[in-house]
Parts: sequence; C-alpha cells; structure tokens
Amino acid sequence: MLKKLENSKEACDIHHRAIRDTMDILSGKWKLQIVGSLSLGKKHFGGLMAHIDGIGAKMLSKELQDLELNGLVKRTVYNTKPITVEYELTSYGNSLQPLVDEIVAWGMQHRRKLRDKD
Amino acid sequence: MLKKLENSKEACDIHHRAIRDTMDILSGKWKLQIVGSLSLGKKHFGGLMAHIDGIGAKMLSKELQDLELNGLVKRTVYNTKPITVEYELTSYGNSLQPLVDEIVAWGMQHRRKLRDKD
DNA sequence: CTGTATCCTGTAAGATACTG
DNA sequence: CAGTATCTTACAGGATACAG
Repeated sequence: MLKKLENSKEACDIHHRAIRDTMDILSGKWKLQIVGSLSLGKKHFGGLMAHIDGIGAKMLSKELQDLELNGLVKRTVYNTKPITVEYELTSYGNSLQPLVDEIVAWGMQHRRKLRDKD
Repeated sequence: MLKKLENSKEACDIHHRAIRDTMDILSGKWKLQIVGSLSLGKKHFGGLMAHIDGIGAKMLSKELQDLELNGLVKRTVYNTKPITVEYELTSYGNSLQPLVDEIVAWGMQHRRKLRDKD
C-alpha cells in the first residue's frame, strides 16, 4: 500500500502539531526577543533588561525560567559581590537561530514594504 | 566614520523591532496554523474549520480578517447557493513559507528529541 | 454554508513595593 | 545586582445562539 496523499489528514495534523509545539515554547510577548538577544552573546539579567526595551523584571525572570525549563537557556550564578547571573543560549537554544533569522528577515522586509508603499 | 559595532544598540533595536513586527502580524493561537493550512491550497471556510482542529467559527473569522487586512490572505465570495467563500494565500502570504517551514521543522525535531529522551 | 452577536472566563502581562 | 510577592487590568479566546 503506497503512501499516497502527502496532503492527507495525518500529514497535516503533524504539521499543525509541529507549529503548536514550537509556538507553545516561544509563546508570549518576550521569549523570541530574549532568544534573539542572547543569540548575540551571553548577558547578565540587568543587561537583558537594558537590551530588551519595555520588559519588566517580573516578565524577564519568568520567561527566562520557561526557556531554561525547555533547555534553551543556561543560567549560571557567579559568587561575585553582589552576585551576578549570566544567561546564555544552550546549543539547543542556538538551534532556533534559523527560525529567528527568518522572523527577523520577514519583519525587516515587511517594514520596508510598508514604508515604500506610503 | 566607519560603521563599526554591528552589535550596536541601533542594530539590535532593528532586530527586536523586526521580531515584534512579524509576531504582531502572526500573533494569537491560530494565525500560523491558518497560514500553514492555506499554504497547501485554497480552502472554504468550512474546510478550514475542519482542517484546523479545535478552532471555532468566531476565531477563524476574526483571524482571517486580520490576515486579509495585512494582505496575506485573499477572500473570494462565490454566488453559489448557498454562497461559498474561498480563502487563499496572496503572493505576499506565500512569502511566509520559509518562516513557516522553519517553525514546522523545529517543532518536528523537538518532538522527536523529546520522544527519544524518554 | 458563512459567518455575527453576546456573554463569560482565564490568563498574560504591567505597576509597585520589597528582599538577599 | 537579581530577582520575588502582590495586586490589578486588559484582552484573547471559548461557548452558545442566531442570521443572511
């Protein structure tokens, strides 16, 4: 029995599930921006706060915990005085780079398109 | 004056803004799934309802309007009896294909990774 | 078949104050 | 510096009923 119908219900469900899986992990207003920020290099909590315009301590803390839980971000505490904490992408977090790149690229061309139209 | 510092505040802001621009347009639980669905071919309203598991008429209608407003989806009404409506991606909507592909690919490998771990 | 109108709820997310 | 605790609010999104 040949595997016809790539456009079958089953194949589509797999696609939809994949979209949901990814977006669940990256859901919310800030996660992608955090990943984008960290893709440029490790940063302290305060550095992220300064780098990501508009985010508050509560949201940043919460989103970082989510990302850490999903293995995308690694958190390292240093016994400086006062303590500092460094956040960086794991190698798994870096696997999001192509995705982030596409999102950035599309957003940039979209803005260009809107500007040229006006 | 050379353009040093690609990692400058300005360059980063452009990235962050691009991410926000894209995600604003694709925000919500359903838009990406709708785009993914339509990327496989034009569909009727009912077809989309059946194809996208769990979505209700209200959300589907609202999200389609949003997508249409942003020029990603084209809506065509046919004077059949009763009327039918066809939705399809515009060429601009199709420009999201690489982005959707990345999201699908990441979601699939993520699910594979979780399965192999257990 | 293709929606809209209402009503209802949970939760994302902001503001503020506080702590080790 | 790096967060947590608490309070509040807006809005996304679901259920149901109805309409052209």
